[in-house]
Amino acid sequence: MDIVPLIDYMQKFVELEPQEVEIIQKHTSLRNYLKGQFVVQQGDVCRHESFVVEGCLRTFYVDEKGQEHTVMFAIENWWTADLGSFLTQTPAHYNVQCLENTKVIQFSHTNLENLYLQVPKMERFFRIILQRAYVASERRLVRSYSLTAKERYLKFRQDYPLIEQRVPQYMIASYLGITKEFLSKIRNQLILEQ
Amino acid sequence: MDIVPLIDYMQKFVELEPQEVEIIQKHTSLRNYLKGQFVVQQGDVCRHESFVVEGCLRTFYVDEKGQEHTVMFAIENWWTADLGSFLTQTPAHYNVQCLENTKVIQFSHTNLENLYLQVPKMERFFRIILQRAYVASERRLVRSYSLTAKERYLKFRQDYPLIEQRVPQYMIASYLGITKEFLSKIRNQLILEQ
DNA sequence: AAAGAAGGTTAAACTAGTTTAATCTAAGTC
DNA sequence: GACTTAGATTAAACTAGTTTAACCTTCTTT
Repeated sequence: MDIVPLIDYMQKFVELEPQEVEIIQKHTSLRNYLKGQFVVQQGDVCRHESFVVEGCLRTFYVDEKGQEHTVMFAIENWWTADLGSFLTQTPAHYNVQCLENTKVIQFSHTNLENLYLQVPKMERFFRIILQRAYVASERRLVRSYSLTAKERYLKFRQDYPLIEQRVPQYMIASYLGITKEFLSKIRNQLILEQ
Repeated sequence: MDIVPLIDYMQKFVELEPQEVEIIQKHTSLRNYLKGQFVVQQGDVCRHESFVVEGCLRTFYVDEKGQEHTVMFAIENWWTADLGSFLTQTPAHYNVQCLENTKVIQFSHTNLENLYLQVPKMERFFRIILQRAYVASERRLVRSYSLTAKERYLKFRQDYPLIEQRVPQYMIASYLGITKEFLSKIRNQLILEQ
């Protein structure tokens, strides 16, 4: 059974009966992507919500001036999608690209809506997941206003040491809302300080 | 029945049976606050999630340097709380203060957990509400990085014309992540442009 | 009507972070 | 082993937004 990592993850939040696990399995699909491939492309409708089994992805947005803004990273046991696009099945604002070869478990929109009806516990599960996601997003917003770039970088390193190792610096810079040149300067300062 | 505004709002997302409405009523309480009063104070545990029936509130955070950062505003038909604090029943990072005399419908933490068990539709309801809140929060974050202060201000005016009328400018400035002086400058520019 | 509060404006000096552009490094690939 | 390509660094000139400080406006209170 290939959805074991997802079920293990879900069991942390809700208790699932064997028959529920079976229904969940019928409503998901597995997919492998190569490094560089896109799970979602800006302008297309986001067809799936993906649970990362293995690999690393980046969600980013290219603005009118052509600048890239990294919205989030996702590694093992994280969820990724352009949620706004997925929920309303309208064109995506964001791109989701694999930074490594990546294995995901996916829910299509109709399958997920169906699953909510057949396994009401899924409502509870996603309610809990979304609460956490919302709180995290709000905290990040507050930090973006109340901390300097250097403080945000230190916080990022502390919160996501595993991600820092796996992604290029210019993506971290755009996640922090600064240029790669300025991140480079900050890093240099930090080395000199010690 | 005093929870009519809440029920009307909920019916937009889920269909409620009369007996469910009754259970919901038993798990909520009504409360009136005067202008200036605090619904949540930084450092205290946030005991309630509040649905605004009438009035206007601001969620803000005072950082170590003593600076205020406005996290959100809430008016009629919005929800407010320090959700992170409410969910984990740990000290709040934020203050929620009434900017006008305000009437809310509140769920305590235990009542809400109870209600989830008695009326499973509540899970669905909050799942949907949280999806929207998360998407909105993510969009605001992207804007904070990709737009200039002036662009953010114009967007705010466009998105929340009702709020703009009701709250002082220095709070809008801190919501936009800029100083009141700079907002004043932007407003002056906008007048000159026309 | 005088006196505070609370909010808003203006302007000069300043700084955190950007822009531009050149150089460096390392890894793949022909 | 030379040649792209992708990423990282450095530094000088610049700018969006901050800081400080003084002043203005309006409403509330007495």
